[in-house]
Amino acid sequence: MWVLHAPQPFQPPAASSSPQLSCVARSHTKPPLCSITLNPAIATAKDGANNNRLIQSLCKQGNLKQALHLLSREPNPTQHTYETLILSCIRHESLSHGLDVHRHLVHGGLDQDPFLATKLINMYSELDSIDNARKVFDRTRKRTIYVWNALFRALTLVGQGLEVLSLYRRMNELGVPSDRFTYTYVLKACVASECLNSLLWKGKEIHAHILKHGYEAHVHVMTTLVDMYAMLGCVAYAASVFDGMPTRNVVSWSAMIACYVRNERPFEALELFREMLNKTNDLSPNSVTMVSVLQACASLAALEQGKLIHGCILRRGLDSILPVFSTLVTMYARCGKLELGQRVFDQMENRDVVSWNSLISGYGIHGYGKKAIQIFKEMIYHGVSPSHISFISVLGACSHAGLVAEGKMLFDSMVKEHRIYPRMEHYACMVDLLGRANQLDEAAKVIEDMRIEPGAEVWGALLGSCRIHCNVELAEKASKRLFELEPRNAGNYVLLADIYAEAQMWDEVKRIKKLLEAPKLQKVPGCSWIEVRRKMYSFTSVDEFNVRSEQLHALLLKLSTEMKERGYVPQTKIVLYDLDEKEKERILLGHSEKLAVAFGLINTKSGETIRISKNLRLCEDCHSVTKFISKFANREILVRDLNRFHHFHDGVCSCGDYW
DNA sequence: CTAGGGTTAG
Repeated sequence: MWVLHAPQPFQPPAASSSPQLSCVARSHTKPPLCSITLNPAIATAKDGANNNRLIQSLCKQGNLKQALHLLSREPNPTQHTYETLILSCIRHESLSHGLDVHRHLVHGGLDQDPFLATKLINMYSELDSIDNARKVFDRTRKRTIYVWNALFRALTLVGQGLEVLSLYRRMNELGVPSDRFTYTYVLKACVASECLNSLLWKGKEIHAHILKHGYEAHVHVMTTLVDMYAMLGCVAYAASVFDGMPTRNVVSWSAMIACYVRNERPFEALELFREMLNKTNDLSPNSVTMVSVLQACASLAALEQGKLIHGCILRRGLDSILPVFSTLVTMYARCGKLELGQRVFDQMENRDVVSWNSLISGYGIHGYGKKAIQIFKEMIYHGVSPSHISFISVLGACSHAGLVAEGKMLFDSMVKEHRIYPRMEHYACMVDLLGRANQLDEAAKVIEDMRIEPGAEVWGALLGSCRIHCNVELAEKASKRLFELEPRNAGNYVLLADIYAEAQMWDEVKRIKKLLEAPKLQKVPGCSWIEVRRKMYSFTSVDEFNVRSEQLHALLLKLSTEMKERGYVPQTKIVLYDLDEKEKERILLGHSEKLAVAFGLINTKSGETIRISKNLRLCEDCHSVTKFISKFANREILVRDLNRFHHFHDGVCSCGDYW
């Protein structure tokens, strides 16, 4: 066995502004500490036991300052006294007093007590002072599992997963056995790390340790394992761990449901929820479960399902919980029922910034930019400070509505008025806003002037705008960077090919299509959903119609002929295959969205609104066809694409052909 | 003395 680097003697700093321990002030305001003049009777008390009791009771009363004063006169503070003091510092969020207590501990020689070292690490972790937590750990000679775990927890919380894993390795080499808590922390560390990928192998290794040490039936550990795989995108692994659990509780079920939602498999999320209700009698879903289930409904635009869940939430009395409320607002907005979202919002007794953000983004995706800005201002008026997500929401709303000047002003106000520094997403919003409005040079300038290294999001936004306005030159520049940053994202290649096709540069189209054949590319197939009588039906685009889609094809063909007589021109230029016009038209008719619309026309009553959601941006041909259909079939058609809602009515779309 | 799932955006 080898020894860790020798603990250095701890030197208590002399002045209160400590050079040894880094004292970083917390951003939020601390509760005021009482400063009552010390009662001389207490100050001179000689009885140690009495003093200890007094210090503890002063802490309980929240009089930390006086407690510390008394501590300096007490030669023999007990472990319990120190514990009380440390907890009190956490409660008051007072790092400077925490440092004082620490200094006293060192002075009295009690800092080597592993129990108190654990408490100190927790304290520094709570007070956002990870460096001090680490120093305590380094100087503690007798490291119980509690001491290790406390540091693991602290490091995981600040995202230093790699450090946790390297310490975990050392711990194993030293022969210190892990316990159930250790496993939960190190599993979390595989997710909470500076490096985003490649920790899966480490997680699997820990998984093996867990099985080897007989924790395969431990609910907490196994649930954490499910969650780790979920966070790393390994749905199959998560499911197999979940399936193998001998006992499960609400948390395990919720973790697995959340796993499906997070990894864009909402159907499976809803299915598992149903299974949970049917298979388990003794446990019932709670607010956390409901949030995930609502998210699944939202992502599918499954309005009827969502309403059922809403009823379920009301019956179970989970409706006063803020996150549930916010998710309900989002669910209704994303299912195309903005007015119901607004109604839920109006009923909320208290609202936090997340509730406001839900509503703002709701108006945004429906194209009501001005309204979104108005709600943003209302939020501030109500004393709620915007978060960085508020800005993503409101800037996105400006973008959908083409409110360039307003968006610029809001962007400027971020730093000036709210001290929120733009992140990648904000820059992407601005590039999108300007680019969509055909101010491509300005959009490119935003990228040039960025204070951080431009990532895929901003280049992607620029390329998307080049697609709309057919700017080959800028598109080539953007895609060059984009291909370096995300070489496996097929969507980017398709965008560029679209642009070349629009510009009739067929050789270039061919060249890009060659690149698209690379097997490693991640292609997202176009997919649309429609809910009919509480059942979801999904459609993927087809190049050839088969027996099942025959009826839909016939209807679409008939509609197409009628529409052509009234001025519809198929946008065959977006078909990237080298085929004749007739063939291209056939391919256009096979787009998943048209299939879903046709299915909706056949399977819903004549006055009923057709609601469709799809996973990609709506193509121009589908957009134009849906406009026609809304007029000639006299139907309201609501389509949610990747970015926003299109509300088709009487031949017009709410996006104003700006999307 | 410590532990597991969820809220808003794109």
